[in-house]
Amino acid sequence: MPASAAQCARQVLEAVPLVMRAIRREMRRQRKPGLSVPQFRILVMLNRHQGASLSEVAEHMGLTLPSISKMVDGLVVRDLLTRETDPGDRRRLTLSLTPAGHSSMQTAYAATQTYLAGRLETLAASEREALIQAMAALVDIFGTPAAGKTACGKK
Amino acid sequence: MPASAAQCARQVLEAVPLVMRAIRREMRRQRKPGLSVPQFRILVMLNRHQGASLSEVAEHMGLTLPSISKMVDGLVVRDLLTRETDPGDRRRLTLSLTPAGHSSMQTAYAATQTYLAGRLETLAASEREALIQAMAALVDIFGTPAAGKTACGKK
DNA sequence: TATTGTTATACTCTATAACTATA
DNA sequence: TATAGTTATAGAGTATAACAATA
Repeated sequence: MPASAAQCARQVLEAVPLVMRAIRREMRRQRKPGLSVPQFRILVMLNRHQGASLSEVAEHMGLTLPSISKMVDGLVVRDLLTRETDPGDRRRLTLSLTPAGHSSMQTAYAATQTYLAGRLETLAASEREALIQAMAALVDIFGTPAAGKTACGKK
Repeated sequence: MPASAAQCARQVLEAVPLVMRAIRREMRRQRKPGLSVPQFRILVMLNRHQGASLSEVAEHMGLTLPSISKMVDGLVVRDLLTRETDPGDRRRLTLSLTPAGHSSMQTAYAATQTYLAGRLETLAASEREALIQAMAALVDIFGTPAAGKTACGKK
């Protein structure tokens, strides 16, 4: 029994904030003010679900409506996405990437990914394998906010 | 050649923000206002380096002096740490955990670690192995802000 | 009445610029 | 002059509470 869930948790708790900080700094560092991580995530989400509503974005990101509303404001002002009323249900919004938004997202993604790849280059093949497997497992577990949200119960 | 650094980077970029969000929410969720992740990290750092100066904390966390100064303000007000002038060099501060600070840190750590362990419990043994190995590698790479900071060059 | 979003307000994190105090 | 910290200011991310509009 080599690794308990508790040990895994301790390791995750040590490593993840370090990596996150590096990602944040790298994204912010890019010219053209650059995107914050949450902004970037909104763009990525909209790229996968064109025309999503504000509620859907909030749900997907695990944030409140006012938070998303304000962030969307900023992205609309920067012409990275459009915010239109859904004709079928006038309460709902339809959010879509603009071409500029799509390109910003791609650029930010590529730059950050390149930066990370550079930092990860020293890893041995076996470590890369382990990393891929571990990240996939983490996405499985933490990628579904609706699942075991602890505080919100099972609805 | 199973996993390129680029693939690793993509996986990290997908997984890490998800996990980070979960950690943040869990820490914030704890009663007694609870600690933010940066506050928690300051307490952990001081636990390992009792009596560190503000500059040392800033260096260790990769943040600026004003940022740390303000966060320390809040922690001092909450009686989680003490801020004293170093008698040997009156410009320097000596930061130390109070008993309350130590206990807050322990509590936050235990609760978050328990939460994560619960989420990670479904992992197979091999996945846990991979996770441990991967996290250790990430700490190696991203745990030394002085190293390859990209923007700041080499010293 | 219930749902979707926005506005108002507040707090934390973070940075840069300008300052004070000590060395 | 150089170093350690603080203050002033600003902007992003986040939340809760109160509101408006639509269904």
